[in-house]
Amino acid sequence: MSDVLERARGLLGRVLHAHGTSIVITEVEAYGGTQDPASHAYTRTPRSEIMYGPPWRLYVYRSYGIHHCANVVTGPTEQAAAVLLRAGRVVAGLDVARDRRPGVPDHRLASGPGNLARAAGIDLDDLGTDLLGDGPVRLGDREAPGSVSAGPRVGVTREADRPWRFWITGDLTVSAYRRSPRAPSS
DNA sequence: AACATGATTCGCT
DNA sequence: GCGAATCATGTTG
Repeated sequence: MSDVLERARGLLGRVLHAHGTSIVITEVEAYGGTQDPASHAYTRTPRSEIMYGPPWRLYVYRSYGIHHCANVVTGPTEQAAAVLLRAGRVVAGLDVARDRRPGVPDHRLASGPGNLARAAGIDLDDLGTDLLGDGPVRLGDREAPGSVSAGPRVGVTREADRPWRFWITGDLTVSAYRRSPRAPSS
């Protein structure tokens, strides 16, 4: 189970190539699947089915009816662990990303999970994509980040205190922490 | 078939 | 800092 934490940290600094953009991942959150009450995969449903399969595939879900969020399934198979991509820095395809998010300053283009998916052009059509293949969404090289910080996950009500959110210390693109109003007071 | 609930964002105070 | 928007998904009757 702690495997997903290593995978989460290992995704920081890695490049995501998606639909004409390249984004360096700067902030992630780990979800422990069947072992984690906060995970969508805690209960197996049609929506979460993809996470029970092989790792390195893309799990995309709709949030609040409007936004899309992108996750990397980390496995092992049947454990359904995944890592939510929360923020990144657009390093290529800036013009494309700007078109997708008009009026937003560059360092905010992919700040926040819904915004990252938007800037990357990721939606439900990309569900299940093999991120190690050479499709329209794939993972590329990694440049090890200098310093990594950890803290509680944003917006979750259950297990709200697990420090399973990781980000590159001091990076401008990292989104703000906000505890769920429904989470029990820490 | 109806109800409750978000792994969020944006705008206003 | 706070609250509304908005609808697919999961849960309950």
